[in-house]
Amino acid sequence: MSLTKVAPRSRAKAKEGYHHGDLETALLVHAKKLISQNGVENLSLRQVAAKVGVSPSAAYHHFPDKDALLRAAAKSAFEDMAEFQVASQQNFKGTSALAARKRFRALGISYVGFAQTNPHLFRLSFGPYCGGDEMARGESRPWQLLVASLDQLMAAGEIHPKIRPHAEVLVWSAIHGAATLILDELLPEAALESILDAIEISLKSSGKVGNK
Amino acid sequence: MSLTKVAPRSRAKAKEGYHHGDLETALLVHAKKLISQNGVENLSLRQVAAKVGVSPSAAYHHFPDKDALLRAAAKSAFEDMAEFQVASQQNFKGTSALAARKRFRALGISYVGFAQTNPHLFRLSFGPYCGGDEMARGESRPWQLLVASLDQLMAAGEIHPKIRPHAEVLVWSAIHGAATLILDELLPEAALESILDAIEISLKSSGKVGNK
DNA sequence: GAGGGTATCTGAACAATATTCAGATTATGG
DNA sequence: CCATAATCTGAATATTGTTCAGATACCCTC
Repeated sequence: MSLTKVAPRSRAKAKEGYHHGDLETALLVHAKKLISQNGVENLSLRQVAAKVGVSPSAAYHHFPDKDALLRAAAKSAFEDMAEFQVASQQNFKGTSALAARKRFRALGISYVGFAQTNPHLFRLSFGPYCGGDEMARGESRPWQLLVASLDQLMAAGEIHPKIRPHAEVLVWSAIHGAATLILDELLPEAALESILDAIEISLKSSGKVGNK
Repeated sequence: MSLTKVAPRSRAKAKEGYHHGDLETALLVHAKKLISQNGVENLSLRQVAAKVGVSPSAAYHHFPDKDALLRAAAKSAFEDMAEFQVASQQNFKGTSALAARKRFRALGISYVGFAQTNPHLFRLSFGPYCGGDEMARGESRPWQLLVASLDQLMAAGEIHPKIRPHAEVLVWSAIHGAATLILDELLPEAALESILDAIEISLKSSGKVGNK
């Protein structure tokens, strides 16, 4: 299932011959490539097989059906986003509160940036083909990145202790919602900055509001 | 395009005979019914036509292609959600700050509640078949409901004037993100309450946080 | 290093699908 | 009342997911 899996006999690069070498990852790579161009709803197994240069039925020796391939592609795309996010944070180092806040914002901006750069892959990662159990909360890279960033923000005194336990869900919800609504053209791209501001405010405040 | 469109010769109820009477809405209704059962990705035009009791090609006299039917269904489902939300607010009347806040929370809870009750329809409303221009921000019912609720909250003194302009995008993003992440089982259902609390805090505070 | 077993790939087949089109049927307007 | 337009049918086509028998290459054992 791993993308870096080594083919038997280490022939991962053999593109000629009856046996492909590493069809599983080749199918995944080309599936993602085609999806990022045309969207999941317009992807066919036969297209992927043709791109890889293999018979349509060959795929069934590596994935039980099309849905399994799509689920694997969704999981892979999810990790692509994590890489994209990691790269965006390299520019802001240090332990100061300002650096922590800049990294935090970069994390959110890169989340939405990935969605805008690869809309079809972003939509693939969530929705019907979302891994569910496998990439459950706590296990996924994006979630770990978020936890780490919030820990740094907390250490820098930018989060009120009382709401720290609820910080992850709030931030992820707001950023994810912004990303999808911007993709659907229901919100303008500029909305992201307002949302990030509001999140920072909410994180810093005490966590109690008027009587219910 | 309207759901309540009256058929020519007012024969909307005629189910017998060569002509159907109001095929367009019948297709929409049954499409939504099938989608809510099996999801968009498992819907076929022929299924819908069969349910309605009509030939597959008949649909092409009312929708240019399958995508057009799905887009119309998405738009219709979006308005279904608005109805669901309106119903949820009937229990909390009055102009007090407490009533306004209860209505506000009911609006968010019903948004997520609709997503959980009709996951397939909720996913249909957004994503690839989202109306885009037609149901652009400002025009859609859910957006209008949100604006109205925030106006009431503002009048009750529960929103700081400085962040009132950014309130809609923040709230919609956070609630929409929560709904989709809960659907994907990436967040627990209980996260919604934390998010609503955090939103209320953010709305009431002044809108400025430490130096950048 | 030779041979058998196994994993992998092909090619043909099948049912279901979206879409088109000629023709049949009904409604509508003059 | 009749002609024209709107609506529906039925058949046809190309593409799809999936299965399966058979061909091919790899790997392990002897």
